[in-house]
Amino acid sequence: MTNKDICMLLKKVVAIYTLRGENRFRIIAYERTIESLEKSPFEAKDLWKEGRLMEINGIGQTISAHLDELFRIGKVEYFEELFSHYPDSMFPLLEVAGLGPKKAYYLADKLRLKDPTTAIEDLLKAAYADKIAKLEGFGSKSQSDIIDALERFREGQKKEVRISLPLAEGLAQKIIDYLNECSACSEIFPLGSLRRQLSTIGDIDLAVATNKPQTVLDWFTAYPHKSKVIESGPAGATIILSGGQHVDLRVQDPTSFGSMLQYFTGSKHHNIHLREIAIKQGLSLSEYGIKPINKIRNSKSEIRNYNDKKNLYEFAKEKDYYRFLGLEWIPPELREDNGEIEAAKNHNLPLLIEKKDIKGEFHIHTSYNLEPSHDLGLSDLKTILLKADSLGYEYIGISDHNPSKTHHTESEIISIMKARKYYYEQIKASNKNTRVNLFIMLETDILTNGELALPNDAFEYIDASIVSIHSNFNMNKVEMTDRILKGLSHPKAKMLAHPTGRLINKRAGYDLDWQKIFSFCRINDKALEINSFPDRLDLSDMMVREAIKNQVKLVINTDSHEVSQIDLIKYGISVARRGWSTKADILNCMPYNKVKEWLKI
DNA sequence: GCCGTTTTCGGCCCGACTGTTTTCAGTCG
Repeated sequence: MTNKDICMLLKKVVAIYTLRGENRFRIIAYERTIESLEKSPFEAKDLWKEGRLMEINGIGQTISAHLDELFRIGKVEYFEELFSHYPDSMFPLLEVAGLGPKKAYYLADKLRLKDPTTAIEDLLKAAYADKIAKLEGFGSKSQSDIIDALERFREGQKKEVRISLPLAEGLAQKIIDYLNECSACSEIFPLGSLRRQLSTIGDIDLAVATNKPQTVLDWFTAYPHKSKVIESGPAGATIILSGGQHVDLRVQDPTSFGSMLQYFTGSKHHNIHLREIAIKQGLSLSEYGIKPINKIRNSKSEIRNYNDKKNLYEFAKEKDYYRFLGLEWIPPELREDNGEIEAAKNHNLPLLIEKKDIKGEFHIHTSYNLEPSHDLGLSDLKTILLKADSLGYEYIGISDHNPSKTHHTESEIISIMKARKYYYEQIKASNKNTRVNLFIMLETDILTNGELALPNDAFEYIDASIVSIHSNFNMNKVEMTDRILKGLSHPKAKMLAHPTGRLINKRAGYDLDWQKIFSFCRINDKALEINSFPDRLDLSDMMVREAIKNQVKLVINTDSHEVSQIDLIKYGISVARRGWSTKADILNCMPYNKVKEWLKI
């Protein structure tokens, strides 16, 4: 019973409550639990075993009792009773864009959809047979919209198509370039999850400051690479790109653009929390500005941005919007309602790490062929040193994969490692024009039994090692934790690369006993990697925050196999920022001498 | 159903857009 399973179950409860017109705050309570579970780096079942279920944001007495029953006997009687009154076939329909609980139920009921496994196909057949348009509350337009949505769903595009951050940035940039050709756009910003730098992006959100909203919207909806305009009104429009991604654009007057930035950056729960705080101050928040409730201007009326006509304080700058509420400006990466609002109020927001704080990195593969166990890099050391120099780095660590154990004897591996060290030293010595210092390292596999895939005598030829898992991912939590801790115990093993092994949208990654890992790393001076590669971004943002709470050092590496990938470090930095990292938390913000000391060289 | 630096009871965010409606319900962010 994983968090994902629980969320599926709770979503059914939400659908039924919505259908029944249940108290909306009860529904919101379930939605909050779902949101928390989806974001949580920990499995609820693990927390339950430790009696910590109620530590999850949004879980109180009632829901924790339900989950307790679920974990004990595999089902919740109360939920089962609830579900028994509704057709199973309505739930798959909820995944289709435009269908919510009421329509899904109504369609499943009226069209007598019986089998949940074929509900989508059955609904599509009914639509083509013109059966939907005849139903009360539906018409021919909604029928054809449903057909469109179902066809897209069949192509694998659910309500949520999440794409990688770099891909989303690329798509957004193309649209921004296109919008820039329209003279009515005075400012264009990517907002939403893009601005918050989430690891994966659902919709692409853009906002434009303009005095001619309709001109901008007409220009936007005429975007040549769209496949469809979903909606379009005076405040904004939504299109679907040919690849299936949704793009939302909002327009706003420049005098209120700060309010729009705040609103459209989200997250949803950050905004909800902010609005709750505002209500207590007698204020109501929206994308247009801040409105005094009961039309009474408050003592802050000396502020010049008050629009008498609209009874609204308007904000051109986002910073002023937060300040008006008595808060420091909150970096977008923190806006997840995880305590950032309280920190902004108490003036103890973390000073987040920035690109300029990075002084080097340790996980770069070169093209030097040491007949490795895994893939070789494509760029040579000289090229990499020049690149590092251009970035102003003080040092880099080269961490090729260890020589293959299956193709070499121990003594062969030792001579390979010796030759490699000599080769790198020669290259470094012949590159007098770079100031970049070199650490000769290795990415060493942790074998199934926890031993490192390098003979002990070969460690002499490296300064330090990154260790990682590249085989046998299916071990259970206890075994995998032991395996990793054993691997990390070697005195030269200083960093654990891509600690969970996850590949976004491809592989979930293995489970670890994090308390054990954290305390081992803290006590033995080992660092956990934030791998910047967009498919990995591992550790994840939430785990980064946990690691920091546990006083574990982190290191942001790129795992570059080609020189241009060194620039991907920006994505690792984003993860670190989302995990509340300051430069003090990150190993490669330390200057060369300190790093050398830390590596015990 | 949750929650507390105004509360253990009485609150709980704000708005846009669409289709099918004669004033609104459903869905979405």
